[in-house]
Amino acid sequence: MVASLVGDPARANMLTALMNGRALTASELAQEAGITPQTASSHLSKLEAGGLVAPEKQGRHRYYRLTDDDVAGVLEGLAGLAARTGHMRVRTGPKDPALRRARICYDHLAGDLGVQMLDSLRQRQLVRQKKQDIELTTEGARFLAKHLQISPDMLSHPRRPVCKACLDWSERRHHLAGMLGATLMQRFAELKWATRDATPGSRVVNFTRIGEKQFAALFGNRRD
Amino acid sequence: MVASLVGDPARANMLTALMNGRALTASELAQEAGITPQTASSHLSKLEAGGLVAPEKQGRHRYYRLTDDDVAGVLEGLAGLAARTGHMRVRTGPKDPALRRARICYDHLAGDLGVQMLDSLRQRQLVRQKKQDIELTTEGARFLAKHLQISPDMLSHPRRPVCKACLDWSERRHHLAGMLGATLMQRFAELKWATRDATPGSRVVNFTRIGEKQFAALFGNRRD
DNA sequence: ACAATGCTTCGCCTATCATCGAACTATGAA
DNA sequence: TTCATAGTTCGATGATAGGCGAAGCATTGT
Repeated sequence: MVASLVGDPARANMLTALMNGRALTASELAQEAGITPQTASSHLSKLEAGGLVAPEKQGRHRYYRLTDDDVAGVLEGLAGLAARTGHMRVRTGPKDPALRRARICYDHLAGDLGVQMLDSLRQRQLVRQKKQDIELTTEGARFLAKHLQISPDMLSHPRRPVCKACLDWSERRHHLAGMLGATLMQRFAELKWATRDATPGSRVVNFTRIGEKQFAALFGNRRD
Repeated sequence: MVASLVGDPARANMLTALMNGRALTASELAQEAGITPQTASSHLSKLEAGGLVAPEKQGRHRYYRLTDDDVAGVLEGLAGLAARTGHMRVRTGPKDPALRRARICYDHLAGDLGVQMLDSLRQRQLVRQKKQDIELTTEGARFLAKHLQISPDMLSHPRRPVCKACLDWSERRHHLAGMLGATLMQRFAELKWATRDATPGSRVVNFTRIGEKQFAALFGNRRD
């Protein structure tokens, strides 16, 4: 039965991550779902057998996308039903509060603080939504140079976009990825505002007391 | 998550039974799903909490219906996805082959033979589909009188329709219910073609060798 | 060739949840 | 009242399947 495929929290997270239409690799989906690659592999083969996702081999990656719009439509419908009873959000993500608050997503900041940062950038018009993509405004560039010593040439990369929205696993909203996301995270580390957790493999990001304050000053929630 | 609610086979059977738009009681749904009332109760309260079904109290019955067309639509969508991969039919029904072949559904014949009978009646124009309902044709009445000594007045009842399609649990297709369905089953018993299984509470119907032959002669699959 | 990365397969463990028996409540009928 | 039926709640059980560690391909890069 198809519904049971969607019913599993881990698979639901994967499918949610694919709802934007882009294809993601198996490991990316594993990260989104907060599970190990082995488990993800198992889930993905089930989803594939159920016709919900379609794989596309490319080098040593396997990109998965939703098979077609029908699938996306049904998922939307399910989300709609879930939304109106407030019966979504089964709290499947990381139990660890620290992981929910701040963690590494590839090379950029994710979790509560990551989402908060993108919110702030958007709200202050430092970035602008352009269709599917996000781009840095001139004011945004000024802001980065002034407060974080980040120059535009540090953000140029042959293949990677400066900004990219990345669906946040625990928050289910977007945080900032792309070259800028990575550069910001790197700068936070350099400024000793935050460091990745010592335990190997951990994705938790620990903010120092000072770092947290500085971060809040730049990207804090403003209630204007 | 809503999908996990639909994902469970028993609940899926219940929802399938409700897809025709009519409301069914808790025990009817239990029968459709092939589970005990206790289990059904548990499932129904979950479905209700998830906003998929809405209860309606009436006397000492609780009638359940799909909350609205949105729910039905999503279920249709899921069925559609399932259909195209041939990934439905998880075969959850009764393990017992006898139960799959012939059993009592309330007071009429269900299972493989029940579905086969309705198929035959339809194919030979002895009954006619009229919107949601089924009605006996004049030829049908003749047929019943001639071969089974069933007269039209035996089928008239203040509240109960003569014919009714009942979704078959194991076959997932319709078999014949209503006054005619009940009368036929009763006649089969009188003619010693079939008897309900001796074990109390069992829904299995055992056909005698002769009964099976006669039944096949009247309602057998014809390959014309 | 070798190593590194992405992904899969295998096997075991564990938690979840469907299921049922038994007992209880509620409504209706005699 | 007493009985019968419809439905629920509770507790115990058991099977399903999600999860991860370890090891195994497969592809790319050096």
